[in-house]
Amino acid sequence: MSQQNPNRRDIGRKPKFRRRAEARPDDILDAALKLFSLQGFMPTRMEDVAKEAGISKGAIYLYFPSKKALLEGLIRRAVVPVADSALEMIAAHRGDPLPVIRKFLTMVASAVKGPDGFAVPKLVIREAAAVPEIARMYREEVIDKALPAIAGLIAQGVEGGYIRNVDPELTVRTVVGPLFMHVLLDEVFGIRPDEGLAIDRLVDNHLTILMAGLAPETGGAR
Amino acid sequence: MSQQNPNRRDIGRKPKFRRRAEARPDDILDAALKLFSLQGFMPTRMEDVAKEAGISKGAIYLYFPSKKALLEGLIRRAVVPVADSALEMIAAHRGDPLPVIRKFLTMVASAVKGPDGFAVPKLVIREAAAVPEIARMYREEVIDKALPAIAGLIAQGVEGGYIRNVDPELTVRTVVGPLFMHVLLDEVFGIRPDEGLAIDRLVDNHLTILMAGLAPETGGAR
Amino acid sequence: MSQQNPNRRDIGRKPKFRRRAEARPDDILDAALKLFSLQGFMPTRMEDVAKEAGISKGAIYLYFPSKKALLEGLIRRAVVPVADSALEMIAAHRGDPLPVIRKFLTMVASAVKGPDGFAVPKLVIREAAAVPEIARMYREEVIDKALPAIAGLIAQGVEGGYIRNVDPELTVRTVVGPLFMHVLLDEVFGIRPDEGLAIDRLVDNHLTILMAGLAPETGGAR
Amino acid sequence: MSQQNPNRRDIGRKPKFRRRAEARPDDILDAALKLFSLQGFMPTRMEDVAKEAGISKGAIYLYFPSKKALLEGLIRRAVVPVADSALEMIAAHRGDPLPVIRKFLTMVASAVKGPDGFAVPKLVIREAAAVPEIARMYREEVIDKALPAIAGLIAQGVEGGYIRNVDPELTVRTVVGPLFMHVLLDEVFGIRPDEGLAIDRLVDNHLTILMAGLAPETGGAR
DNA sequence: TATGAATGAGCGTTCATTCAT
DNA sequence: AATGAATGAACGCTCATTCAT
Repeated sequence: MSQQNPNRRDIGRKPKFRRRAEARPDDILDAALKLFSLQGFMPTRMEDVAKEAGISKGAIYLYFPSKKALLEGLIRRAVVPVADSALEMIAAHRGDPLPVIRKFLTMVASAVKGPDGFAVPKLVIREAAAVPEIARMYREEVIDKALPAIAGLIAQGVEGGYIRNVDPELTVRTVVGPLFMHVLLDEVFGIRPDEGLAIDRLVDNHLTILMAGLAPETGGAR
Repeated sequence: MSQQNPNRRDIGRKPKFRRRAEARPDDILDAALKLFSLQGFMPTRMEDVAKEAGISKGAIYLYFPSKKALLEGLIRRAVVPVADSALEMIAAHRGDPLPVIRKFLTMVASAVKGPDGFAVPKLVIREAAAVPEIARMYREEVIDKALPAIAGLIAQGVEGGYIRNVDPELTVRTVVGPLFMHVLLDEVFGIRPDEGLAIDRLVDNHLTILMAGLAPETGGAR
Repeated sequence: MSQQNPNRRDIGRKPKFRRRAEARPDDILDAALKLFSLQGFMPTRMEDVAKEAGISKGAIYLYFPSKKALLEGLIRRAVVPVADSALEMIAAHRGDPLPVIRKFLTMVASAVKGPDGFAVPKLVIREAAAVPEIARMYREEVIDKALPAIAGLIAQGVEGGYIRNVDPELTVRTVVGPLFMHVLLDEVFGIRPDEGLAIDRLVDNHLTILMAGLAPETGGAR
Repeated sequence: MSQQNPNRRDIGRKPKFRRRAEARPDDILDAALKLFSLQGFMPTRMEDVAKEAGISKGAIYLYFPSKKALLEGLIRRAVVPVADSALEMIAAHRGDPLPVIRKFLTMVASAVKGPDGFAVPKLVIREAAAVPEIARMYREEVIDKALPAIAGLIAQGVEGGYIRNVDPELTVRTVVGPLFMHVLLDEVFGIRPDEGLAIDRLVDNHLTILMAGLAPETGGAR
């Protein structure tokens, strides 16, 4: 999570010095990400990707056996570090989970804000429904790890009296859903608040409600 | 070589298989919905739709001028009743909006529970990138009506002191996002709670948190 | 029914039949000219052209963006040399125009005599109604250059006293029409003089009448 | 030929008084002529013809077995009376043929001027190249009768010393070609003199040249 | 007779993938 | 390793023709 490569570009590349600068697969993925994000998966032609990557159509097939493999590679590349870093934090936690939830949502929000920092998840939101393999892969690599982690956190909080008596598995949807919907409205329908995407404000607003909503019923927490 | 291919159309006619005019546009839309939901818009061939509807390829074009029009017809059919009924309720309201929000979410939940209740929205999300008109249409017909209505409701509630001081436009995401995410997790990623889809329980759980979260500040939350 | 038709593209690839890049655009145009002349534009399938050219359907689109572009390419190829060479001769002229007219008709006649000499013009007439761009293109590139040139020549001759007082614009039809009709009768209706096409004799006979008909009035004709 | 119906509409119809006014085939041909003339044969759909004729698509097939038969019917209807009347005049002639030629061209010109009077020949000019049957039929019914008749006239004139020593069969092209080209330029390419179609002036101008050109070489004719 | 809903072969074009160089 | 010309299956849409009514 710390030294594990600040830019994700060089993951899984063996340093064999052949002719060129040696980052072909990643250049291709960069090009694919840009175009898939811009125009969607299906309308993007392999030739477009090749041109964007500055290589020939055929060269792509030296690294990726099919167009779908490109999308899968994209997700694999982006998904591994993200999931791990976030989940470590959650798994290590003890005590009142509300601050962690706050931290988690803030962390995700700041990831979303960065340029292309959230491009792949946004792509998944758009394309998962159309490309089942994507859905499966994203589910296995991200969702099946993240959701139970947060649910466990909430369950802990309920048991410890930090959180009102709610169903942890369902509450996860209340925790994450608003942020998810915010991004989806923007990505799919181009709908964003009047002042801009404003992810920070969205998270703030959501946290205000969430914290109050999750707080134990009686008086103050604990 | 001289008289080659004079009229490819006149050869080998097999006796046609005729049927009466009961394949109404609705039957075609049913077939289209089934296949689009199952395999997606682009991979579904017009001939598939025709076969599913029990008619010939050309017959579809008697009722719909293009494949895209089929998708649009699907949305229009699903969209009109939903939007109207829900929005009337909201528009007519005065006073504490929390009960209305509860009612709205319950209403949406029960609509989603029905067979194919979420098929069209999912289709819209799936295909929005590939067929932008679809996204625009759904946005104009549904989202641009529903979101402002709920936001207005919340704004009223804030002014009337029924609701904590929140940003109405952003709060809409907190209200609707969880339900939406619940359904999408199920439909796209195949993820549902251990006990089944349980939309009612999801709504209950969400409402518990939401009502507490939106209630005016009595003491100090957090 | 569940996994129906996931990817129709990946099944049953037979080893392709490859060929080197000698199928230049000209080969394609040759094939197209042959088939268009034989069967007409509309009844000729792109696949027919491809087969005739010894390449695949898709390869044609490497060189021509559409079927119409094929027809346009055909015309452009045939038209450029003809127009230029003939018109230069006319434009440079001063003095008695009758020898030039004689030369012009002889030149056109010899061009028409060659193999496929009239194929493109006939094609243009044939398809003008169905593909209006063709008519416009031929008009702009050939007719609108040639007719005014000859008309100007005649006008000059009238002014210089070399030619009887006739309307130049209409006289062009008398000059060119007979040759044109001769070829069209042959090509379209299969009608030719008993002794064969005999273009040279046609031109001779026509010139005899034309020269006498255009000569300035000495006594009283009629 | 006399009492046999002055307007060509009812040819070949048996007077069985069924439901309607009884001129269906001719109404259909009228509609077809209008549309074929306007947009060409191929782009005109059978349904267009039906609508124009005020009947249903299927009804056309009660009278004409195919689209091509429509075109053939059109030509057959128009061709028979025209050819006969013009050729009678020519066949009956003795003596100087130049006045007859003048009369013939004038007659054709006036036919061309009339509204739709020349629609079918114009259609043939456009479509003969694309629909071989049309070419054949028109050749047999019109051209093979007209050309030899005029050629015979010219041959007579040459023998009688009224006309310069020319090849009659080739001279026919000089006689008719200009008028033909005038119409073709207009029909196919939309090219007409600045003052309008001006057929009369075209014929006048052409006749001026033709008469002088055909006159015996020595002094004035006769 | 007449209708017009229905048919279905047909075709232009696209593009993921292959492979000779 | 790299190219890009070539392939060919696929699919949306048209329209002449048919036939149940």
